[in-house]
Amino acid sequence: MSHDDFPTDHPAVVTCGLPYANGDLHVGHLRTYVAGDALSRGLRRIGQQTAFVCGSDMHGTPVAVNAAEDGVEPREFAMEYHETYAETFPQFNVEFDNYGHTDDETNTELTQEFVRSWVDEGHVHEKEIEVAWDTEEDQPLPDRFVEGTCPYCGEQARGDECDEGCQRHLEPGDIEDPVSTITGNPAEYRTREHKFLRLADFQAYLQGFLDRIEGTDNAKNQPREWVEGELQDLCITRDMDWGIDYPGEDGDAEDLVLYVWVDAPIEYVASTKQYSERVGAEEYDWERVWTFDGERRHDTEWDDEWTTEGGDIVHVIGRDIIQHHAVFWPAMLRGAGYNEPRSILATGFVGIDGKALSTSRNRAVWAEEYLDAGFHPDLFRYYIATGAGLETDVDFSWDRFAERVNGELVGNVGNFINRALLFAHRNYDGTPDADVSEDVRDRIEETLAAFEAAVREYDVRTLAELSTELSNYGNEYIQRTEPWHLLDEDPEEAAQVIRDCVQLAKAVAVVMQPVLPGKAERLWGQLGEAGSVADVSLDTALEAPPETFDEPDQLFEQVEDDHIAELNEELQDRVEEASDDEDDDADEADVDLEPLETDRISFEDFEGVDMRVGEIVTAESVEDADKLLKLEVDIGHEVRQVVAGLAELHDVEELPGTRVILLANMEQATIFGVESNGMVLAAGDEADLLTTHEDAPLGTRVQ
RNA sequence: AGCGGGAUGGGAUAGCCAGGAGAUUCCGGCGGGCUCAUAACCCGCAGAUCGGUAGUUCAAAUCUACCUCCCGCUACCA
Repeated sequence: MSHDDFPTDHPAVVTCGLPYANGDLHVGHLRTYVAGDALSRGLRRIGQQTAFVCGSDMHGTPVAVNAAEDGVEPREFAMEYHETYAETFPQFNVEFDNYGHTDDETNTELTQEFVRSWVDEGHVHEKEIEVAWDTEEDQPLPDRFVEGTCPYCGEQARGDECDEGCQRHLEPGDIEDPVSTITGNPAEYRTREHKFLRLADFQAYLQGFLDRIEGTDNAKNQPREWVEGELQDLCITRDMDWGIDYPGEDGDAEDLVLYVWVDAPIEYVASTKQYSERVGAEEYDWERVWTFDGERRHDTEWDDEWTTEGGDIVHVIGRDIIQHHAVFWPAMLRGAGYNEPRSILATGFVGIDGKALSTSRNRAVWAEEYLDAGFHPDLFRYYIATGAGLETDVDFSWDRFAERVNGELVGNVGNFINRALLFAHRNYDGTPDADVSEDVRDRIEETLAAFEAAVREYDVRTLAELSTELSNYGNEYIQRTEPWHLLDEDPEEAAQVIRDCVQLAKAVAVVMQPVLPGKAERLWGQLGEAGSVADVSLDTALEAPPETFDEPDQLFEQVEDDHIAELNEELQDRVEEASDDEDDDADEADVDLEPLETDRISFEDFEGVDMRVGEIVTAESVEDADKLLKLEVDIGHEVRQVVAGLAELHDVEELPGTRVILLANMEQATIFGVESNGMVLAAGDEADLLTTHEDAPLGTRVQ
């Protein structure tokens, strides 16, 4: 079963992953929000009724922990970031129809409705689990309040995930040797009753869901593995105050709040609902999107079948939260009788100099920083949208930013608009009286078709490039026809050419609008058009522009080299600092190092170890063994035959002549049928061979 | 180790899902043109065995298998 092409006869909603309220926004976040914003504008442009919603993610232990450190209430702490986000997004022309937060009333009510629904349908059960407890503070330690050892891989783990080792999601009670992050004391486990959502109930459903989901490959492929394996119960409650209360009755679980990943995605629904309530259900009805025309469906046959009675839900997220959106979230929706997502678009990460952003090391380009530099938001939008495909990881670079802005927006688009409109204004006071030529009309229609196709394929990159391509065509057209000559030679032809160019300019305004909304609006004004370009349909690109308009001013301004050099230098300094930090860390604690042996040995014991300087004379591989080499090592007195596990790491041809250290009185052994009389010393898994740096004669004892 | 993503002229990228002349756009190099325009614009040239090996096919950048190398997941986090 496949989805209808956009525009569909149901409303759509585009959501962006909720920003978590404990840090500033950077270019990595913005990539996701720009993509979501451009897509929602594109959908609207092709006639799809669309809401674009988001909100701040307020709950969870990191906020509680950070608030406690700052000595403020979690709500106050989170609200501050929430307000910053709400102000920052519009500055990048990211305009949500509704921007709420997870701690508001709508979300609280809706979340509790979801949970009650799961309980009613029998998807929730209670289990006693061991919960880490801080004895000094006499309080439970949920998620990030506890650190310890991962039970699966033995690496350091914190809270609900094994972040240093195997990346597994950890359930409460899994962590071994727990330590409280509040007091630093060892924590003890106590038995508590918690609520669990039985994800296994949805296994068949989720497999079907993954077959029909649209979106980026990473979002479609990565969850498959999780859903094909056994789905563990998801613990949906936590022992803490900050969060939405578990909707228990008669004292049931009354001191529990819901896990942050329960109420966070429900904010997508809540935010849509708020929008719907604000504009009225006539204008936009949230229930036609998230439910089945107002109905919650719990029928079980639904597992294999599927229905298009709901609206089209499009999630734009970062690729770190694919699991939550492609596995937990659809199960949550299904359990509550709600509609499912149509598509999940997971954006790649933004890095700097080939490395991931590091907010704590300040190796990042911040939203604030970009705005302070004084660039128009649309320039960033264009750069980040065209730099690479949606799911590819990219590097942010001021140089490339300048290249694209100057080369494509200024030189190509801006210059075409300017020369076309200036020529038109000077010679005709506006749009010349002539019909658009067939070629130009065809070219515009082609672009409009490509626009529709790009939106349907969620291809923001192509969407962004359409305006450049059309301007490029315009520049060639002007050059080819040379209207400045035609003015005298063939005035009628000149009017025709300029008429075409003005039409092209108008078409550029219409197609550039999703990615460059601010600039499109301004161009719209330059064309003498009334109203907003955001409100017109695609076909408007083919309608005649106003007869008169004023002299245009420059749509895009050149980014100055000096300015870029400055920004580069600033960024480079920070990158270097961040790298230094990392090197320090590596020196201090290389996680791969084996612990030092604490048992000391006596000097006599050491004297019993006879190590000699030797030189490899011959090396050949041992039959049937992948890793083993048979070596002959000259240690002065004699030539020893030794078997060593070097085959995978060293080239057999290059070993002869290499000076090594041989443990000469190693007990004799026969390995793969070959006698071994010693041991070649090497460091680590890479078998870094020990050698001498001066010319100690062969057979010299190492002491 | 595991998982995901990637490797395409000098640099950055598109094309791959739905195989059909080796290829898109931007920057850079070389040569020319134009002068309406933001030292912009237009035309032409040079430059790549599409990471490697094998396979499927009439046909492979594209599909399959294996391999090599890079990046992320290691603190917050899109």
